[in-house]
Amino acid sequence: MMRSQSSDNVTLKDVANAAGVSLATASRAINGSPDRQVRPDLRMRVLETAARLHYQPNAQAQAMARGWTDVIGLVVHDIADPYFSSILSGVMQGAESHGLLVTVASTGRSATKELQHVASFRGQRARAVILAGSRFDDSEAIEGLHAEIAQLERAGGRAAFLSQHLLPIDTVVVENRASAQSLARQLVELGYKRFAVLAGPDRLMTSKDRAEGFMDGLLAVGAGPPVAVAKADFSRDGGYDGMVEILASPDRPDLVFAVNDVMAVGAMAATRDQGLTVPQDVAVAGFDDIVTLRDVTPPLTTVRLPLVDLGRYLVEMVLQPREDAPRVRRVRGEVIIRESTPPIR
Amino acid sequence: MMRSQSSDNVTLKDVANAAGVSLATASRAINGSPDRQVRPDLRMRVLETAARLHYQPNAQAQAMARGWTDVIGLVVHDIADPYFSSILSGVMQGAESHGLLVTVASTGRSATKELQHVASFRGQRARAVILAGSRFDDSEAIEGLHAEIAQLERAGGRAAFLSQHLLPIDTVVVENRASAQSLARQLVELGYKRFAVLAGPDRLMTSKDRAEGFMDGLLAVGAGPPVAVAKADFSRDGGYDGMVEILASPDRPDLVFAVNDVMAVGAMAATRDQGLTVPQDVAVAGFDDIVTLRDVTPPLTTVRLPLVDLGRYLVEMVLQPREDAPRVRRVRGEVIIRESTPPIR
DNA sequence: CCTCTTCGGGAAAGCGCTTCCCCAGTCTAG
DNA sequence: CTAGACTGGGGAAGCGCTTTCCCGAAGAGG
Repeated sequence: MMRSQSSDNVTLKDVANAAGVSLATASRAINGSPDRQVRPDLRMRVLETAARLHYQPNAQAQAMARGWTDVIGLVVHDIADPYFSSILSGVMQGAESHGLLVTVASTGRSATKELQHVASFRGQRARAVILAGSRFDDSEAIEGLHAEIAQLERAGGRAAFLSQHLLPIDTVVVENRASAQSLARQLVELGYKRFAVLAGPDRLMTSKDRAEGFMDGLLAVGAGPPVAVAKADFSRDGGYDGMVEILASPDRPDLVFAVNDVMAVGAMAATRDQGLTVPQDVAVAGFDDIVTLRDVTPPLTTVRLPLVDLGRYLVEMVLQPREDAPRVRRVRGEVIIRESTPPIR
Repeated sequence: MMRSQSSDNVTLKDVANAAGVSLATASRAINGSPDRQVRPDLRMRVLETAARLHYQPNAQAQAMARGWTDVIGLVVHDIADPYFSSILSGVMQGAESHGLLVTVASTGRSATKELQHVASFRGQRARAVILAGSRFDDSEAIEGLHAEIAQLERAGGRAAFLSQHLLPIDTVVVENRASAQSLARQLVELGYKRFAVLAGPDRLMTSKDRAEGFMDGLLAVGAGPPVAVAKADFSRDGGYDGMVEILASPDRPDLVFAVNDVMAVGAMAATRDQGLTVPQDVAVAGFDDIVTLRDVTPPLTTVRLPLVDLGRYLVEMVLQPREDAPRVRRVRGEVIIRESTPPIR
């Protein structure tokens, strides 16, 4: 009818004709159908012809005929953030081992965009969609997401979440709260007394959980509440700005906990720029244990999350056949004390 | 015929029926066809029905009918490397502004896999494919890639390269050689005399160009050739190992140039672990100016590449209509001297 | 008042596959 | 030797869209 493209692309029909077999046989020879054998000599002839013509099946057409595609959709907040690129890396490893492709979409931390991307992946008939960005503390957004995912599953798709288990969907739960609590406990043991928390925006549950978990941890071991809590952007520059704010306050903490490593690095830079030293003047701790950041000086105390593995778990999970109850896999971070928080005295 | 999936998904036909119009009209109402107007009241009715039913067009079916998709394929060597995730970030920005999706594939620095991924994107009928990984110094691989891309273009697809301009294809050329040369020159001016080069594997042209450019630069200003050249993996750990090797040699350089920042950071770590200090005992310089690495201490002298912008340029380029001659856009890095290479004396 | 356009709705033809269904040819068994 | 059971090839339906083509209705022109 239309075909505006200048495409003289080779199709399965061309292969079949050139090999002197029917379309059906060519298809079966190339993909090995379950119900029917193709005589070896015919199969060979088809395969050779296909290779000779550089035949590449049209994935869209296959998807239409089969009803599903070979792509996994991944939704992240910001792919330039090493947290997400590590997860992507794991997702790609998992996908690769199943012969799948991964399509990435980023939300810029907007719940609306997240929803749009999920809808778009539904349109793409993605085999599965993985939502790796932290949930938002916004019940309306969650409701919308729930509805969208219901549609997706009705259409035969699958979904999995990372971080918070808020909907009846397969989830890899990162125990941000408990992990931050352990960190707080260990830091108190090291002798720290006056804490500040450098948090991200409240609507991001990951930030909230880490900050609150940390404070809970302080209380649990009888340490006082933080002397300061700054809220800033969930980025290096946010960490920088928040730290400037914290250092400007009259009573300076002896340790600042930033809710992620990227912010912690910003905080350390701010400290240096104010003429102070980490950890002599203020100690700093982060969260995530981002690989690229392991060589900052002083080495950062943090909570290690197996980010690449998380990506792989998510793929495995979302590729399993559905079960009655949603699966939940809990991952606890491992506290890693380094030189940015030496024992006091 | 089959439809094994339990899909009771809503299709355009459902929308048309529910709205009491024909399939054709529903299609035109939703996508606004070029040749025919739809009466406003009908359009409204269709649009409302579609929204009410949560209709999401099947992208595969649209792709089949239209002959092209809304996805851009991006091929990188290793997405966990911040070099590539920055580029991906730019590509995603560019794609987003055109309403496109991006699918990522990674090669693990294998030419064979690169070729497979391009073929796979051809099968996906990707609107365009961007090859962001450095070319390999392997004429056979290049030949294969050329053939594959010819097929891709015959099928109506488009392709663009980053880094080296080796094939008659739109390319964003990174002037690795010239930039490394400038770096060498400036370093000599700072007073350095005894250089070592920490290179990646030879078969990666990016590594080769940077290393050779640097050496050319040394010669051009009358400095002697490097006292050592180590070849190592193109990663943080590669940088570490290569540095250990360099430091073990009897005559120690006063400056080590690592062909990328990630290796440079590994090199600095190795230096520290040997009980030496940067820059007092050895100065270190890198290449790329990776954002996440800007806060290492001492701050790294490097060559800044606008990585995110490169991603955007590539998208713009590959979305332009074809021209007779392939477009080439050259990008020169900017030398940034920081404290890892202070002036000597 | 009739013919010539223009407008816009609907039927139907594909797009490139997979798989169902029919069928001829072979085997096996009675 | 013939009926029943298998094999495996090929025709054709159908996946969900877009767009061409046909057509009746409404408006313009004489």
